[in-house]
Amino acid sequence: MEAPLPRAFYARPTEAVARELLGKVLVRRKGLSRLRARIVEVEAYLGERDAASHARRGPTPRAAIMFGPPGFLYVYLVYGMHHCMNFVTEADGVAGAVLVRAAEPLDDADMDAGALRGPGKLCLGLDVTLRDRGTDVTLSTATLFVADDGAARPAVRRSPRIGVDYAGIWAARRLRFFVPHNPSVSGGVGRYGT
DNA sequence: GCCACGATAGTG
DNA sequence: ACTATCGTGGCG
Repeated sequence: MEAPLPRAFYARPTEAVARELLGKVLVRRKGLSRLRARIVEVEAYLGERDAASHARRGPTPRAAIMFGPPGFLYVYLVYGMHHCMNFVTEADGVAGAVLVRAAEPLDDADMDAGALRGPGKLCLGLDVTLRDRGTDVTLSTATLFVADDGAARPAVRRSPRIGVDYAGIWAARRLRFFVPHNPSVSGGVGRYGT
């Protein structure tokens, strides 16, 4: 079976982690079964200086986990209805996280290419909720983790992040990474789809 | 304590 | 373009 990526993978600059998460396999254990999906779209959220990051106001109760050790799951609720999942990056004490925005379902007949397209639907499809906050995704016992299945490194394209227009200069930074022409990548409101 | 406001997605 | 819906954090 595929082993979870080690903490060292996450303990690096957030942009590098984001880029390299593309093509990796998201593994979700659900009781006896497991759901696998290839990551095709992510966004990097840097530390306190990043005006689009939840870390911008310092280690508040919600964002404190972003300042903690890498390799943990940061889940939050947006618009009162959608969950978003992130992996904490950088060294302990340095804020950073990668938002997973879309994944391509692997060997699951019940899911079409769009089932995990967009951060909200991704969490819905994988049943990730606030209860999953703080999961250590480097443990072999984790119910959610990322693995490398040896697939070739995909092509990577980048664009500004989605839905952070309020962030001034940071809204323009190209911190979204995605696999071009992949049907599971979110349209990004049409502008930066492929 | 309050209250305005989203790292969204589906519909019109 | 509109809005459902609730946890978070700024403010007093």
